[in-house]
Amino acid sequence: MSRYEPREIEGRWQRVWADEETWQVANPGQPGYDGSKPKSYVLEMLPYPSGEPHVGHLKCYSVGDAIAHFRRRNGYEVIHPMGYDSFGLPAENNAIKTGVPPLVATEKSIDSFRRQFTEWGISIDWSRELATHTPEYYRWTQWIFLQLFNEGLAYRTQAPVQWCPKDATVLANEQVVDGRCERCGTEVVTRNLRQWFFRTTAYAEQLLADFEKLESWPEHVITMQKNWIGRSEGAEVTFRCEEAGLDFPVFTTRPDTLFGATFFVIAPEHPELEGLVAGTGAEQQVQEYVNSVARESVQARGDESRPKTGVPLGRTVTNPVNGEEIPMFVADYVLMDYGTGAVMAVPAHDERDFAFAEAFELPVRRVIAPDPDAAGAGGGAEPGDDGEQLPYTGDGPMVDSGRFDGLNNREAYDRIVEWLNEEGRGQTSINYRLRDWLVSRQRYWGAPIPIVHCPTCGMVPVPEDQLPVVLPEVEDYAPKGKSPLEAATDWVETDCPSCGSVARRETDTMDTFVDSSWYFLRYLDAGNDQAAWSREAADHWMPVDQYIGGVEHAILHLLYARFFIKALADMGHVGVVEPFANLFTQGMITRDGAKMSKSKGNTVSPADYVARHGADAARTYVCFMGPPERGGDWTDEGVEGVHRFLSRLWRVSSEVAEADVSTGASSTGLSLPEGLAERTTGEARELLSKAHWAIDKATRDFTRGFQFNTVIAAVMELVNEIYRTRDGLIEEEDGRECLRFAVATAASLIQPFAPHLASEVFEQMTGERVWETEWPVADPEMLRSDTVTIVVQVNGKVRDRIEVGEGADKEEILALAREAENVARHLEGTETVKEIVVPGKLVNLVVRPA
RNA sequence: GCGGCGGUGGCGGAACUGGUAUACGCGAUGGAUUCAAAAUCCAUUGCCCGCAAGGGCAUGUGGGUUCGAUUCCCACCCGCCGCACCA
Repeated sequence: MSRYEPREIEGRWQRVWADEETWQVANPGQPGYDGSKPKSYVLEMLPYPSGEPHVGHLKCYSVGDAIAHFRRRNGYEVIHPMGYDSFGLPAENNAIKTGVPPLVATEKSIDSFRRQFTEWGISIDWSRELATHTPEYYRWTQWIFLQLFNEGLAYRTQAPVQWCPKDATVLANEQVVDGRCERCGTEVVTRNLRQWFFRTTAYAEQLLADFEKLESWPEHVITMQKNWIGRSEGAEVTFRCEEAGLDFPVFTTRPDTLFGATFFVIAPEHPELEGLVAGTGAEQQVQEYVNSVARESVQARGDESRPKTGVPLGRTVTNPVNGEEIPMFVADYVLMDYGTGAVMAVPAHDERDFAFAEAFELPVRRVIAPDPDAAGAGGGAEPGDDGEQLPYTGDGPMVDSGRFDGLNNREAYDRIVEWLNEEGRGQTSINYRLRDWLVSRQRYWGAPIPIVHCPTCGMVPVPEDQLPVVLPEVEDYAPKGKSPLEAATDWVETDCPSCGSVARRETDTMDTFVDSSWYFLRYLDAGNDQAAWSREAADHWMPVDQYIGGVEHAILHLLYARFFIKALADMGHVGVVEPFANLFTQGMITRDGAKMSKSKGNTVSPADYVARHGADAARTYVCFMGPPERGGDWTDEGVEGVHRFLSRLWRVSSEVAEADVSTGASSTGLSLPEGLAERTTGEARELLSKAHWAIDKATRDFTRGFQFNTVIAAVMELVNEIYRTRDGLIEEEDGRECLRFAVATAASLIQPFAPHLASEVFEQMTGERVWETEWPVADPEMLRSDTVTIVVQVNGKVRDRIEVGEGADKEEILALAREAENVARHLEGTETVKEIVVPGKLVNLVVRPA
């Protein structure tokens, strides 16, 4: 008998699937469209093609493919496409280092990714393949930009932005992690520049509200997004500076503490700052402070543990609730890009204001007394040590607050807001941490922003029929603080689409997250050269029924894609408001407990393992390591173990096939000859039972949160049972039929993970194509067994086991239990207090000494 | 500091609604096969006592509820991830 040769088997089936375009599906109205089945859109996150795929990709696509296969075999018309997120900085940085143009390196990587995905046997509809760097794709990225521009959702403005000195480009807030550039780790600085933004804040409320509409997303991803959007309810209150004649609105979540405001702070970037200090004598000191803050890294400024700094402005504002004049300061703990860039400071009830007041020796006025109901616990204060309890952020009765004294602060909150409203000095207000999405980049390898700057007409969108604005070729990709596209003079100089006079193209390119915010729509109508997609195609396939990817995209990508779909829905281009109905986030694979990285030299190349043990083993292994949503540590022994299991299945299949040939028996599909199931006994019956048990277990665990590790374990158990019974069964015909059924069942159940081997074995056993068969259904008759084992406990400790007939009643079970040898011993000299019988499971006799 | 997730054999992990803790895999040990090895097959494998029958102890720690707790409740310890001057 020959050996299990995965490479041979895998190549053969991959050719069949490619030649027959097995995984291709048609849109409504196209030839081959099957309207009788419900649709299912299974999608893994778009890979960024760089070098070769790594194990993270292997896991993601193995998990996604298993789901796709399972859905197909459960009667769904599954769309399962693939593409590449092929614009982006790494290819460009590589070009600067090596001189290889981004286009060349990118297309080489794409070829490698495509080849490996094929070698892994992922069931992809290749007719829908896309790459975001191609003009055929980014034409429509630009088209969407223009739709947003026309709606006022894309705009250009001067703003303080986060600048990465190394990459020489601006970054979105989301791309700054701990004050450092997410990509290169360089400390980020702030600069004031004209940049393009998408108005994500316009959808803040809907982005929050529509979590309701999702079917199943991991709770922690929703929490992370909620925190990111950061909705807070409060009030906007206006403080007036009479001397300067300026009004300063502030946002506060604690209007109940208004009477406790003892000073007022504005951000160093506040636009009114200069005018405010003019003529106070503090100008120079303020200017120096503002400059020193500007030099600080974003990282340092965000450190809440460092001492509070600031400068008094020599001005006061009037507290609208009590007419008090309170001093103004500039301090960097107030941020310009949250709220209004100014705060009323209530040191008695806010930790930051308290710290500042201590540093500057400012008065602290308590306006909420400790909660009398919470005496002793936390906020409660002993009489006399009031002062030590500050700052106090809990609830309690109002004090020192005029006519609100005595009210509970929660109630005072509403009353004060009401009063502000009547007086026209404030109103309720909702604030978000979420800011607009900065999309322009001063880099080369991205989609050009389709705008022309005309001296007479201003910003003019490129007409849709002139799209795409093709990315020109340049010699030098190195960033110089402005886009490398500036060098393409022939391209930059153009005619104004509106008046025809000489104009300049916008030279910034788009953030690559723009490309990946809509690709799932392009798949639905990938060949369309008249539109980005047809509304019919989108209506048919959307939303994505199952989205799969890493948690690292929990905020950025998912939030942007959600924003896009909402904007597109409002413009009538799609009919859904959420792109991904169900989200599954896979855990990270480590090696020796550490994150894989080239610098550590602990990377695992999937290609090596595919060459050595086959794609089926590699795929099955990543699904077997543990629950897929959790991480796992890659071990060579683990892959070998799975390879061994697949070999065992293959070997026993060959044995059964050969035994059949020698007796001239024929295949009968995944079913048994008439009456065979009923007449089998002994090992044959046990084997059939095990097969049905495996079907039942695999089906349940598959549907219960994709617990692939236990699905695979169930098939392993079935294969072990086949080996246990095979010697006794293979010699006679009924036994062989049972073996054939069990082997074919194992192949059928392992197919979502090891599709090549499964196809080979299933064909050997039944002559049929496993991917064309329905997912098996367990026969409840075969799950039952005539006798059950019942555990007998005495005082909660297992003392023996008994075999009883399936229908045995309580009395019968108890009688047998008491007779069991070891139980009887423990019952000696006792009297029974209580008898607990759980049918089919256990008996517990509660006794005490007589 | 706030929020989330997790702690089970030598290791990765199982245990559905409270009912046989340790499925499955790895590793280890022994045996069969072989001239030999690899591969394969079979058996054993939580810890402790015992020749055995059997007994005791074990799911991070300490309590509680229950006939019975890995599972439910309370308090604590440890690890990982996210957020963090957001007014």
